[in-house]
Amino acid sequence: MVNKEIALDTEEKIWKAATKVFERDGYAGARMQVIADEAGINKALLHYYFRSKEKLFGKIFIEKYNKFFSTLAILADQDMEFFEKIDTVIDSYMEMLLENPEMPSMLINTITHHPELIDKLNMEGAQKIRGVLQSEAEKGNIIAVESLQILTSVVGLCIMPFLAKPIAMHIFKLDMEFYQEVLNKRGPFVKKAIRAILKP
Amino acid sequence: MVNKEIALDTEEKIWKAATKVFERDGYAGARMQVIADEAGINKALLHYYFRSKEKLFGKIFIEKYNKFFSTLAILADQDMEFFEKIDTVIDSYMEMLLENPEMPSMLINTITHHPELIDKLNMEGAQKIRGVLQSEAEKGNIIAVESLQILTSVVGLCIMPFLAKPIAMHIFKLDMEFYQEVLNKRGPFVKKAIRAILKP
DNA sequence: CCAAAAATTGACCAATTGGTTAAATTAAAT
DNA sequence: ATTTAATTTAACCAATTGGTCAATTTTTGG
Repeated sequence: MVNKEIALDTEEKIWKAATKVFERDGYAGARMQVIADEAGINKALLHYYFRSKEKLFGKIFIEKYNKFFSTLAILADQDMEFFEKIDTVIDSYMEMLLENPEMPSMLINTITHHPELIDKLNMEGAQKIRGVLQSEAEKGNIIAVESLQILTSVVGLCIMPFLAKPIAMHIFKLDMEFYQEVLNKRGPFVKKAIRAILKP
Repeated sequence: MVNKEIALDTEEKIWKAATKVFERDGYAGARMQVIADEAGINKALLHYYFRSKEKLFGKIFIEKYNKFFSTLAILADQDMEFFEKIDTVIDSYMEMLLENPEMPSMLINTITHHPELIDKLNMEGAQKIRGVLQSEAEKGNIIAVESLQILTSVVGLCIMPFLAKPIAMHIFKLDMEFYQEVLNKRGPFVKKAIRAILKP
C-alpha cells in the first residue's frame, strides 16, 4: 500500500493550490501548470490525483459550497425566535464572506458556465430558510411579500460591499483600513435594515 | 477612400458579436474565432479593425459602462426632492438590469482581472450620488451612517435577484414567468425598503 | 531484503490559441 | 480605364494548453 500521510499531503497541497488559482483566475483563466507550480509538483501529478481540470474544479467547488449551504441548513433548524434566527444567518454569512470574499462571484460564474454542477449542490439550507420566511409572513409577523424578495434582500445587503470592494475603493479613493471598517460594521447595519424592511 | 457605410457595418457587426461573446463567456473564456464566426467574417478581419483581443474587449467594456455611469451622473444633478431622486436612480438601475442582467458580474470580473481598465471609467455619477447621501445625512433627513453603507444597500437590493436568478430558479424549482414577476416587482419593493432603512 | 504497488517525473503530443502575412478582391480617385 | 488605397481572405505560425506515457523513484507488505 501507499503511504497515506504523504499521499494526503500531496492531495492537500494540490487542493489548496487549485483553490487559490481557481478563485483568483476563474475556471477559464486558470492554468493547470500554474496550479502545479503553486503546489510545488509536476503537472502530470495533477492528472494522477484528479483526472482532468474539470473534475478538479468540480470537486473543489462542490465541497466548498456544500459546506457553506449545510451550515445554513443547520441554522434554519435551530429552535430560536425568528429575528434571532435571521441575525444568526446574517452573522454566519458575514463571517464566511470576510474569509472568502470571492465566493459570491465564483458561485455566480460557475453556475453560469457549468450549470451541470448546480445539481450536485445540496440546497436544503436555502429551502428551509425560505420556508421559515413564508410561515412568518402567513402569521403576519412580517410584511406580506414573496419570500424571494426578502431572501435576495438579505443576501444582497450582506454581499454587496464585498462585491463592490475593488470598484468602490477606487472610485472613492478609500484606503484599506477605512473599507475594512465599513465591512466590520456591515453585519449590525444589515440586521437593522432587515428589521426595518420586514416591519409589517 | 473607403466606403464608410460598409466599413461601419463590419465594425458594427464585430462590435455586436464581440459584446455577445464576451458577456456570455467572459474575457478568458471568449475566443476570437467564435467572435469572427458570430460576426460572419474572417478572424483576420477582427485584428484589422481592433488590433488585439485585449483592445477589443477594453473598448467595448469602457463604452458600455461609461454610458451607464454617465446616466447616473445626469440623474444625480437633476433638481428633485431627495427620495424622488433615489427612486429615479432605482428605476434607471432596474431598467438597465432588465436589459443587461450580466452587467454586474461582468463589471466585477473585469475590475478583478483587468484593474487597469478602472481608470478609464468615468465615475462622476457614483461620486455625486454619494455626495447627495452625505449631505442628506448631515441635514438629519436620513439615518446617520457612512454613505457607503447606503449606496451598497441600494445597489445590492437592486442587483441581487438578477445575480441570483439561475441559482434561485434551480433551488426553488421556479419557472421563468414566476421569476420574471419577482423581477418586475423588485423596483417598487426596493423603493419601499430603502425608505424603511433610511428613516432616521 | 525484495518484489509489487504507488507516487513522481520529464519528455512528449495533438489541439487550440491569438496573431501575422501575403495575396486577392473591392471600392475610390484621377 | 487605370492606378491607388482600403477591405477581406486563406494559409500559416509560434506559443500555449490540457492531457498522456514510459521510465524512475519511493513506499509498502511479506
